[in-house]
Amino acid sequence: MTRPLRADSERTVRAILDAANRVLAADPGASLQQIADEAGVARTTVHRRFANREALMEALVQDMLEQMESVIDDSRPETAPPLVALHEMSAGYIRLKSRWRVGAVTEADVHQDVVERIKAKNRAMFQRLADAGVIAADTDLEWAVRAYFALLHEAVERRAATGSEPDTLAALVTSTLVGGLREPVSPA
Amino acid sequence: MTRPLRADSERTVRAILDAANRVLAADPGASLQQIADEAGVARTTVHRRFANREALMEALVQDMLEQMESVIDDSRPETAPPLVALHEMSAGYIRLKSRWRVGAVTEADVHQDVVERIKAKNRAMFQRLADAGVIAADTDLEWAVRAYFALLHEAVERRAATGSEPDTLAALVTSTLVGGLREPVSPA
DNA sequence: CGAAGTTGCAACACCAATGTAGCGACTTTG
DNA sequence: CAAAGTCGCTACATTGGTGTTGCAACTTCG
Repeated sequence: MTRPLRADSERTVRAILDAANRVLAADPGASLQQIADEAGVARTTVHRRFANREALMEALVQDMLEQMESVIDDSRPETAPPLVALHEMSAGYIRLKSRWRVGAVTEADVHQDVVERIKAKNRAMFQRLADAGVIAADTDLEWAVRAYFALLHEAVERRAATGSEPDTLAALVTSTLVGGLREPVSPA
Repeated sequence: MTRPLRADSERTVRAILDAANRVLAADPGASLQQIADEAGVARTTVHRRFANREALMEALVQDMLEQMESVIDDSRPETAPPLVALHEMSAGYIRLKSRWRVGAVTEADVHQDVVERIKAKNRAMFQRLADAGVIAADTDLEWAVRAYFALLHEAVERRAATGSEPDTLAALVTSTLVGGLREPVSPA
């Protein structure tokens, strides 16, 4: 719609979004000043790029959602064996360090389009898992997706705390989700 | 330590804490005004009872932790069969509608004592589950507890959305946690 | 009943965060 | 190289939340 940003602007915007992601994850009420500091940028520059705090938030959510979507696509959920795709997807999410919960973004937002796409893709992934017999055929897909993200979220926290490898944590999540705690953790 | 509160004061304090719990669950950055409104009380009264916002927070956390602890104790984790206790505990937590995740309160706080007790009790519960062979013997207890609360949290959200019975949701959580999605949901 | 304590209300001071504006210096782009 | 655009910085206006005080009306409790 608008013409592309100049190179330096684009760097700045990226720096701000990344900083905001980090800072707001730690404290959702953090000030724009804190975000600007983390981004190595003057506070006024943040205001130049994003009219409101709200505008920044929207852009941030949009950005995170897009990153999530590309994680999904990169895991080749349509072609790879379901369990492999699930593992790839988990590792990707964990690397993202995102503390956002897609499942929680239920509210009708400006982001409906992306959210709907992501939800559909997630649902499809679990549908494939069900079809392949990896999970029970009568699994409640809505619950499956929510449980999946809940576990992923814990895995991200654990990564921050222990510094485990994304792949290890992905295996843990997958194992817990599919087989429960009854079975010992086994690699994909 | 101090002499007991007068009857009306006690009512007020309870009203404020309950209101704060509701309001802050929806928006952690809510103002004291919003909390006062929800409690049906003047804002100045909130300040009279709690010197700071911080003091209110502390009292709130303390209160929530105590409620959690009594949920645990009510589930008779030492005497009841482990799976039954787990189910009881889950239903109790869901009823509490607590959006606080104990696992997340890692920071060294004024509440260490209660937090430590709760953590120990949770750990003990899962240890019993392991000893009874309900979950794998080599289960990482820390992970088990975190996964458990993550699923509980989702169950609470689901309750808000669908209005399911606490017992149904508890069964779902227990089943998912122990048996994973591979097996169909089965009653305790 | 009466003293002690509590509440609502109005008024006020204060501060941190937000948002705006202008200017000189620097960077990108054609 | 030059025009257009961007950034850092300083200064300022505004606002919403926080915390305080005083007083009249009401509640509790001995």
